[in-house]
Formats: sequence, C-alpha cells, structure tokens
Amino acid sequence: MELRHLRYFIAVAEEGLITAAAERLGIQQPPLSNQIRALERELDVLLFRRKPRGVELTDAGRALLADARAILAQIDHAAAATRRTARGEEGRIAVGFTSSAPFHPFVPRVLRTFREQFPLVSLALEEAGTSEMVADLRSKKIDAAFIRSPVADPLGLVVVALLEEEMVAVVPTGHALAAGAAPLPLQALARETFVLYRRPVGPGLYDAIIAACHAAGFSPNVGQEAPRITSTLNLVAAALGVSIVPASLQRLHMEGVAFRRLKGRARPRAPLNLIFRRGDASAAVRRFVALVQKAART
Amino acid sequence: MELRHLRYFIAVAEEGLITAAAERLGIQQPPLSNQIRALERELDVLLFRRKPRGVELTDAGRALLADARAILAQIDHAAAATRRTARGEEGRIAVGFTSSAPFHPFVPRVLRTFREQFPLVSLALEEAGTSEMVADLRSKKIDAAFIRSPVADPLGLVVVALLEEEMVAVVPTGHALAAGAAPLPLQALARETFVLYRRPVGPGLYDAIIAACHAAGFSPNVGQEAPRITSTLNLVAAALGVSIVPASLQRLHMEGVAFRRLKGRARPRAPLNLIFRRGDASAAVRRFVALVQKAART
DNA sequence: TAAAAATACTCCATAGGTATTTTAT
DNA sequence: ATAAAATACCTATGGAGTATTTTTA
Repeated sequence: MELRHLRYFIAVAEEGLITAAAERLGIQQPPLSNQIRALERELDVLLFRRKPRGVELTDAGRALLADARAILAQIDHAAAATRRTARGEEGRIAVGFTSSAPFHPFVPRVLRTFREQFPLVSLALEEAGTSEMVADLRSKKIDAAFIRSPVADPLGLVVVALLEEEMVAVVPTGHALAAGAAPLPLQALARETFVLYRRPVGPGLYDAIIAACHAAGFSPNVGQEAPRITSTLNLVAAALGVSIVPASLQRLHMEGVAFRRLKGRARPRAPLNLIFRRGDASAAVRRFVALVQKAART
Repeated sequence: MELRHLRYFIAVAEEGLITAAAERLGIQQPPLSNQIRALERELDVLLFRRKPRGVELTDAGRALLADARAILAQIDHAAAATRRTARGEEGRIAVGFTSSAPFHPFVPRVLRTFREQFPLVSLALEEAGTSEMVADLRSKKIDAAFIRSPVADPLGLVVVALLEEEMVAVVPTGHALAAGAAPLPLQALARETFVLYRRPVGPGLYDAIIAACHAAGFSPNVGQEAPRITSTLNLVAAALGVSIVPASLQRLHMEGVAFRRLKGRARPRAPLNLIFRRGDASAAVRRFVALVQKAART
C-alpha cells in the first residue's frame, strides 16, 4: 500500500463519485478506478458499493476512512516536526553548569529567554564539576555548559568567554573584617585561613584566587576545600576561615557571613564561559549557543 | 512523500549503511541513495550525516524515525481493522427490542454469546415499540430488532420467527383466580376487565390475546392500555384488571400479582421474531443475524 | 587506500492517459 | 437514455539497474 492509495481513497469517499474525485485529484477517471480496485484487491476488501450514480462506502470503507485521514495527518505532523527539529525549533538540549554559575543573573535570564523563543525545545539542566562536564560533552551526555575555568585540553570543544565579574571577600560576621563597607585590599587577608572551592572540581576560580594572592605578595593558607560553592559559604559562616567568591554569590543572602569588596589592580576576577562541541550538527544547540553569545555581548 | 520513502528511510537508519539497507530492501544502492536524497530534498532537511563508513542520523532524522515507525505501524493496524470490519469481526451494531423481549432468557443469552464471539463489535441496544423500530430499521438507526409482532409492510425487511412461548394469565393477588395452581381455561377470564399492552406500540401480543379470547367464545373487556409490558404488571398489581403476558415475564417476580397457566387448544402463544434489512451489506449484521437464527434452532 | 556514497546513464514497470464498452436505472 | 464505472490499450514518468566517479578517515 502507498499513500497515493489512501489519498485517492479519501477523495473518492468524500466526493462519492470516482469521476469527480479524479477531477479533484487532477487525473482521469479510469486510472483512479484502477487504483481503487488495486487497493481493494490488496486489502481483499470491498471498500465501495458501486451504484448507478456514484459509489457508496461499505462499513469496511468507513472504517478505513477514519484511519486513512489520521495517517495523512500524522504524515504532515511528522514532516513539520522534522523540519522544526532541523531548524533547531524542536528537540532536546542538555546544559550543564558549575555550582556557582546559576547565581549570576545572566544564566537564569538567558535560559528563560531561550525557553520563550524555542518552547518546543526541552531543556535539561545538570550541575557538575568542570572536568566531569568536559567528559559529558565529549560523550554527548550534555550539549553545552556554563563553566568558570579554562579547559586544559579543549580538543574538539569550543570555550567562549561570556563575561567577567568582580570577586568579593567573604568573612564570618564575628570577624574583625566583617565590619566596614570600604573596599578591602587583598593583603588584609594575608594572615587568614582560606576556605576554597575544590580545585579538581573547578580549577578556574581556585587558580584565579591563588594567582591574585601571589600578585598581592602573599601565599594564601588554605585550610578547607569545599565541594560546591555554596558549601564554601557555609564553612565561612561556621567561622572555619575566609574566602573569595564571585560577587553574584551575594544574591544568596546567607546568615553568618559578610561580603567585602576588594580593591587593588591585582584583585581576582571570575570569568563565566560557555563550552560546547566544535561543529556540532544539532541545530537546537547552535541556536542555544548563538543566543547565549548574543546575550553576553549586550 | 510516499510510504516507500519512510520504509527506505527506516531501513537506512537501522542499518547505518545505505549499501546494507539496499540489500535488505532487495534493491541496489544507487536508487536507495536517490530516494533518501529525494526525501531530504522534499523535507528540505538533512536526515543523515554522510560518514566515510556509512551514515549517521541527524537530530532531525532521529525525530523522523520515531514518527515513521509509528506511521507504518498505523498503516498495518488500519489494514487489519478494515479486513476485520469486512469480515464482520469489528464494527458497530444497533439492536432494538420491544419491552417484553429481554425477559425471555433467549435474548440476553444470544447477546452475550455474540459479545463473546465478536468482542470488537460494539453492540448498542435500544428499546422501542415495533412500528418505531421498523422505521428505525429503514432509516438505518438500528440494524436488527427483537419483536413480538408480525409486520404489516415488510418491504425490504426480513422477519424471521425465532421461537414461541406460552402466555399466562396475570391477576392481582387478592383476586379469586389468584389462588390455585391448575391451568386455567381462558373462559374463566370472560367477565374480567383486561389491562393490555398498547396496540399501536406492539400489535402482536394484543391481537394474539383478542383472537384467543374470541376463539374461546368471548370478547374481552379492555379497561386500560399500558405503554410498556412492565406497566401492564403494575396496573394488574394495582387491581385495575387482569392480563395475559408471555410466560417469561414471570421472571420479574413482581409483588401483588399472581400468574396462572392457561389451558385449552386456543390459548394464546407469544412469538419472538427477529427483523432486519434484506440484503444489508454490513458483515457484522450478517454475523449477528446468523448467530441469532442458529441459536434459535437449538 | 579502501569502503561507502554520489553521479551519470539506461531501462522498464506501472501510474496515468485515451478510447470504448458495460452497467443500472 | 443517461450518467457513471469498468475495460482495453497506449504513453511516458520516474523508480530501479549498471557503470563509474567522488569522498574522507
């Protein structure tokens, strides 16, 4: 059976006359008669009762008519969905992010914009460390990720710098440095114990902080390492040390910690990068990457 | 687009190699390449990424694959359903019956058997008077009916006698004739007021009773007419008269009435007939009629 | 370089066209 | 007598075959 048979069958059923259906289909009556009979022969079923003026559906024909219409509708739907997928307007994207990324307003804002512009693309979000996400990108478990680190071995991957933000000092509320609003020189933290985000999980912020301290003339004393950026704040709140985190973390309004801006030329800055596979064929991912980059430029 | 395109597309997607898919389809590689490209051109979508060793589905191709499989499955399903409908194994039948018919065990039994043998045929049941059902048969609102009357003008309809049953007298429990179990001669009712099922709705039983009374030497005095056979029993229970009903009505076990068998050669009998359109093309109806007649013969 | 896909052509099966007959009222 | 479907036969589009070239890891 071919779709031609179903299209012809529907036309005849709707017109009630083979001649009229043939005209509607832009063919002659005899070949249409032949095609209808061929369909009947293949199904081994009489679809029409031939009357002196036209034809009339049998029960079997009526049963087929409903299904035939549904099938043609499904064909149209499938073609449209395929085109939408090719254009990146439909599909599925998995996006990863490090624990600190979603606190920067840029990330939720751009995700929301994408959802609005491409409502048929389902967005799966996943939090993980940078190295894990690089592996997930290579194995195609995720399609793009927001990270804060450079990538050691970006073979086949593209890293785009989206923006940079200030980093700020975090101290426990009881601490001497907690009072005061003026920007703090980095050297003020030289004697403190540091709580830092674990290096293997996200080397970017860690290294930026260490480098800035060295530039300020001291080597920081790292006491604790935290597995997620929010744990860092918890540990500072527990007075286990001080830390330096991206300014956007202030949005957390966490009890027991105070934020102090930093000053000095060498003060550390936190990048926000987007990473994705080079030359990925998925149009939905291309759409996502393009939208994120465009949003970052403005 | 034709089903051929979808069948070819699925084969290529599953094999991952156009050459292997062509072999599986029993055609050569170049025409298969052409058909796949024709499908891509029509959809204006790249379905496969060509690799040095075979082809790989794009996201759009993956989207189409799921739909294509569903469409082919629906085609098979539609063909099978059409064939079943032609064989009378699937479809819809509307069956009418007079109010007294369902009390005879034959009717529910044969309906149940039909449901068991043809579970995909949906049975719609409708109660109505004989003349209404004849009209409904002609207008195809129903396909067959159980009736208890002969039909005045059976043009285009077939009436088949299924079986006959005794009729019994019904009297109020307080009545003199309520006592005793021996069969009653019809003449015993000569002086009684009769409650009868309305003639225009179902002339069969009415006429059979009148005829039997005349044969027994009296003309019955009809006091009330009831619209449904069950109302007849209610009126008798209210001591508004006596009646004569098919023996199967005893299954009702109604309060306030007593049944008495009748005796004598001329005692009335109640027929049960099946009526349907002559030469109806619906296989499901033919199946139903054949089953009912076969059940009646045993 | 080798395996697979694409291209260029050729052929033929069959969808579709033309002419006519059959059918049922 | 008439309108529509069926039959018979012919034509030609395009699906499939054959031979060859192109592609890319």
